[in-house]
Amino acid sequence: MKRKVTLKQIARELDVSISTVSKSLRNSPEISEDTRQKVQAFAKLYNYRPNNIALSLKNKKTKTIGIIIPEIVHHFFATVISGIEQVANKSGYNVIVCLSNESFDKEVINMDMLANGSIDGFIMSLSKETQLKKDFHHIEEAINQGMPVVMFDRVTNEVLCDKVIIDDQLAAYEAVDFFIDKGFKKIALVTTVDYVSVGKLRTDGYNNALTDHDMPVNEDMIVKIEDIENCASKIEKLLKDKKPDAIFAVNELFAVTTIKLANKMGLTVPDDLSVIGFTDGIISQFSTPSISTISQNGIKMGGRAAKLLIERLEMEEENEQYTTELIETHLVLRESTATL
Amino acid sequence: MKRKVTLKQIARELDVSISTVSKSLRNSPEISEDTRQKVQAFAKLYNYRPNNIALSLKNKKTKTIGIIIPEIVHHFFATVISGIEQVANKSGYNVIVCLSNESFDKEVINMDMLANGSIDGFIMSLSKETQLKKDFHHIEEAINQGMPVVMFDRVTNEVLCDKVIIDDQLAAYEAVDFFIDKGFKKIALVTTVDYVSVGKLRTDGYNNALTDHDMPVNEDMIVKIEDIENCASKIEKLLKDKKPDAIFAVNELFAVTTIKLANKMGLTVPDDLSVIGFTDGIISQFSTPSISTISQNGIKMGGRAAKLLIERLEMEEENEQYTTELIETHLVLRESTATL
DNA sequence: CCCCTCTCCGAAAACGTTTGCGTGTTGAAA
DNA sequence: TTTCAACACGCAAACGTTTTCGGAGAGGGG
Repeated sequence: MKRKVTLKQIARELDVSISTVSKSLRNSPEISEDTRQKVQAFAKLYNYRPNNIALSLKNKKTKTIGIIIPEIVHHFFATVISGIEQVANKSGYNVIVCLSNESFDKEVINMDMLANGSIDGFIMSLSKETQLKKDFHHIEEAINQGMPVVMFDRVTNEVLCDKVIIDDQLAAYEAVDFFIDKGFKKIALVTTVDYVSVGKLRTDGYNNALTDHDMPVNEDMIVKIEDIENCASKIEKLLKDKKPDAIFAVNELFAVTTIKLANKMGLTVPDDLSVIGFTDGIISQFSTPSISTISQNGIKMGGRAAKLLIERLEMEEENEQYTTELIETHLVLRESTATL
Repeated sequence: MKRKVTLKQIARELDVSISTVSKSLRNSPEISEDTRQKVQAFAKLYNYRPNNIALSLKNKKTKTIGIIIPEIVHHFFATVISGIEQVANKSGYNVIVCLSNESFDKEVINMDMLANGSIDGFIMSLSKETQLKKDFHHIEEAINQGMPVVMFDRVTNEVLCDKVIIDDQLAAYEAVDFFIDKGFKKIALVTTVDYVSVGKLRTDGYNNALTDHDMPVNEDMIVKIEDIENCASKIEKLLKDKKPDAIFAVNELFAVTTIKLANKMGLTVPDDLSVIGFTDGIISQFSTPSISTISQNGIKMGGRAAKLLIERLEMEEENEQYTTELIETHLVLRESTATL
């Protein structure tokens, strides 16, 4: 086993100083052609690579981005990571991924671990618990110490930083507007509890669309789900009691669950019930019927977030101006909506 | 913006030496109670945290694990990462994720980037291209330089290192055996091209199961898919020409695609055709009908891989003995298989 | 012969830690 | 009063880089 070779070893071997070796490898004109060749040949032979950690320490830059997300087994978050990784890699950055598992404490711990020099900046999406507690001191702290943060998807207004989001409210509005336009009358909503920021916004969009078209907003047509495991009864109740002809669900899982329950009750989608979901993931594409959905491009979202972060990292002077980028969404029509 | 505080700054502020500060914070008995208290109070006030990079350089340990996988948007890989992250975190390790996108070159580049001090060891799954080229020099090199590697799922016999896999062949065998046991006669296989190691093994399992039960292995009953985008015609041809009553697909995507195509041809699953897939992911769970599948627990797989790696990292003496762990699989029966 | 200018290279600091060892001060024992 | 241990602290090296500065030696012009 040949251990990694260092400048010092090369220097000793070739009987020159460390600085000479370093300069030779970086093609400094200070060094004679002769020495340079010799050093470079030797370095190549022994496959010398500068030690990243030493460079990080010296340059006070790690060329690494920390990502903190609630879950990685969600297709959407996976696509975001993929997007981040793509543009980060192009600029020579690596990504280090931490999962909060929707827990506030783990989010704090993870940020603490990474904030002490391991990374140059954060890209993150808030955990549910953090959104519930509205405690963002760990994020403020990071920013205060000069570590840039870019938030995406699940963001908060209480922290000043770059953000990448979709217009959740508008997207939901458009979905409901589509239903109304097609003549659906009893449009129900399956959404999250209100403290989940994106859920709340999508709920608002639903409400606004109805209101704008002078349709009543009936709380009985709205199901707010806290826990996906135990939501069946609520949704079944909605389907039985209210007999909606259209349902807007604020995520894939709610959409597919609703469809499965409807099937079990003898309803067929889309004949008896049309469904539009949110997030164009695996489920929407491959379930039967395939599900109409609001597509939010995670790759693009991650890419933009990475771009924002890297730009800020490589800026000369500090910029107190923060931007919020909107990623466009669009309605993808599939089999779960009746054409009427 | 208050920058991160260092030992040096505390030392200057308190008019003591750096070593005194360091020792105070680590509760060295060398330091008087008085000074210790003073330093610790000050450190707490200014929220001192040791710089990870400096520690890494000094200790020659980064407490970071590098993960290299072909894709992150595959549910299976996402679960593996999740599993790795869980046990890594428990031992104080972080994970840094790189995607090869099934490209040999990117796999090499990523390993190169990380191997120069950024991480303590690798956990990886081979890219398709790497498996095709059978070029593993980059992995050998890492191992030779004393950087432990643990491979999972897509592994190769040509590299000596710890591995975590499932018994692909046995699992496939059991699926086909199940079909045979239930009385199916025309059992087809939808698989990958042979250079994908797991695909090959599962194909072998299919063949063996048939042979062991004295059933003919008919090449016409086997479809090998190179590219998921353009596989429709092949599968349709199989369904039309051979009219199989059961199909074993070596992954989720093949299974769901087959079912969709069957539906389009007027066949209903499971009445006309039973299907068993591989990998218990989102698709299998949520598609309609839900798909019977061989479940391979990605969380557990990642956890074991992390455990193996960390154990090796924290071993005193080097151990040339490598282990290959088998993760058990089991057949999950759902709606896509007829009970007969 | 002297001085100046190149050319080429090495010493050292810096990044932030930890730690073995040396040293000065105190107090007590002899 | 001398001696010695114990205590409390600082120095410096080490991890692997990069880079500034200074210096030695050679060569040329006056």
